[in-house]
Amino acid sequence: MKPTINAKDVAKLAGVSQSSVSRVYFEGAKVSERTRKKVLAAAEELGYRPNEFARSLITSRTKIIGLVMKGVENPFYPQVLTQFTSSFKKCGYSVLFVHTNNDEIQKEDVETLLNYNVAGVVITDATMSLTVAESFKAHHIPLVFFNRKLNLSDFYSVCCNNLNAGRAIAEYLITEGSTDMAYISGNENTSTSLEREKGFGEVLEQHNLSYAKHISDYTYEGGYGTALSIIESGKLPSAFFVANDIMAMGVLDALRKKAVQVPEQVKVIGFDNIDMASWPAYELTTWEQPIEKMVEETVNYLLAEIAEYTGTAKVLEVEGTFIERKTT
Amino acid sequence: MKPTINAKDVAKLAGVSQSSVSRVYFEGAKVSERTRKKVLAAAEELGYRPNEFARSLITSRTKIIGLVMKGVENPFYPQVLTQFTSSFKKCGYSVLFVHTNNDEIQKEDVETLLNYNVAGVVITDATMSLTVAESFKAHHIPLVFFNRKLNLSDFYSVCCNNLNAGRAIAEYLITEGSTDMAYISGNENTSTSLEREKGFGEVLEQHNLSYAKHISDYTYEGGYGTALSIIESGKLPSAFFVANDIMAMGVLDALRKKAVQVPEQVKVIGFDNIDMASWPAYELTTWEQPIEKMVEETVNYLLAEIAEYTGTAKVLEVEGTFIERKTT
DNA sequence: CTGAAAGCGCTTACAG
DNA sequence: CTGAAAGCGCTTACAG
Repeated sequence: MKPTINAKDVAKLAGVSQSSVSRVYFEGAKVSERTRKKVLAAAEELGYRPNEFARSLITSRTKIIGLVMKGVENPFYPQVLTQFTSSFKKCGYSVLFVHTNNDEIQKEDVETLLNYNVAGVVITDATMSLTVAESFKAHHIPLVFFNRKLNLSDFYSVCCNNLNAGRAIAEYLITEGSTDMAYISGNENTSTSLEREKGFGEVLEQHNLSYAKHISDYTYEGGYGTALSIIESGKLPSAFFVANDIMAMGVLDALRKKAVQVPEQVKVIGFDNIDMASWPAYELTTWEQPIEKMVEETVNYLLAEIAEYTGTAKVLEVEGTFIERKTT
Repeated sequence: MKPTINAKDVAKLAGVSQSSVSRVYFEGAKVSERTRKKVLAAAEELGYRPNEFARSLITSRTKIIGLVMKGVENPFYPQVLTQFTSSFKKCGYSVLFVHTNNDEIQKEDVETLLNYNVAGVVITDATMSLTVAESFKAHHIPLVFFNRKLNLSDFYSVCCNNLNAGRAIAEYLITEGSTDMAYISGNENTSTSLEREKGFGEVLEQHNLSYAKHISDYTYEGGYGTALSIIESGKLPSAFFVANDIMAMGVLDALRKKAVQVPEQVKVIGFDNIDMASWPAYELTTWEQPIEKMVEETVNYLLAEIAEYTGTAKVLEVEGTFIERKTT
């Protein structure tokens, strides 16, 4: 195996001290142009790359961000993942990927993140126990909950403004003449589903309208099954607000199966604006989550906290956009 | 900030040497049960966790696997990603996630992997230049190409047996009475698309049948557009073999749009068996890639190579399964 | 601006 | 089995 070559080797070849080599690779350190050139030439010749581990050991800082994801099966998340990865890459950070099936991030995953002394953590769609959260705080590791609000805690959280989205959707449907509507929820304990419903319900109430609520689970199968049983019960509303797109597709497929005309007999509105929403088979009216903006805000906050830890708690809500297609 | 506590602190509290603390956490090292207990108690009390960076620095080994993915937008890949993550987690490895848009993995990404001295690398759906590949070889970092064969090189590669799959699909369609068939390819330069076609074409030739070939790109939009233009040209075959499911869905939607009956007028077969293939809107007949098995083989190989580097080159092909649904 | 030296937190021969 | 000591490859005061 090619022996790993280190700063000392480069120093020798360049005829400078090891400290100087280090300075060339350490941002912010001062080196003369002359020295820099000699070092870079020698490094190039030897194929030198600074060892990240030695670096992290001495600075007790890393260029690694822990990204914890739940529910990667929703087509919304691959987008989120790639955007985070490329945003962080631009700033010189790498992504340690952690996948969890559980609603709450697990102890062993937290240990991994702590062992690698990650510079920051993004948690999408999951929550964590207070104990665990505190342990990040104790280490001054900044943390963002992405697309999830924690009720109990004082953490930074970046979401789409779900409340406003729910309101806007209600107003749109009312304007379009719907009077009996239904909400198909995601998992009941998620802040996203609750807030979308809250905004929706608020506006309906202002207009003295009520709505049926059907609890589902943010999956295609859930949307399909829920819609099917509604159709079979004979209580079809004139419009569905569905908590995410993938469920809305299930709903549309159930309606298609039962030959219910969309939007003539029933309107359907989703949430997320995933790629598939624009497919000719669906042409789903939906609410676009501004992923790019959300990711940007998350990254900015994390970088600022990495530079200087404050532990600021805040819920940052980014406004989304209504996308009208053919299901309304 | 909570000062990081190290092995020395634990040693002091436990009344043993720092070496002994280290031995407790180093697998394979010998410590008496008595010492172990004292150390673990002290560690628990202080909240000690060994520093991975110091560890990696001294052993020049890491517990990090670099996972390079291309084309995460295909619903096939989230599955692959989560399976890899959980498989590696079981063996104590963490995943450094790298996303690339380019067909060939880029220099900066390679640098990242080398800087972190990853224990092994999995590359899905992308290729790499020979230079880059050699640089992994020089460092004795084992590498697996997942779902991709490299023609030029001597690397380990884990794929579905695409050739056999193509053959089986051709045989099935012939048995079902199709005589004029079409192949809708993925990106032309990918081994997966080429081999699926090769197996397919081989069997047709044996039966003195030919097929039309339409070059597409592994995306929904590609499948949709390709099918649309075929329909409009009036040269509809009696069966389509489509190089992956997501394109096949585009094909089905195009057929639906043009009111072409499936499977009565035309049969459609996809590849991958992604979740959506079983959706009621599609019910796509397809070829299941044995992801679980493929991931397992990849992980096993990597672990073996990490334990003892041999640099074995091989193409491991795992057999898939035909899944018959309603599009044939 | 540059170099010699200390030290980050571990593992690992080497004695005992 | 255990401890003292060297050393992994860096960064960073400290002098000069």
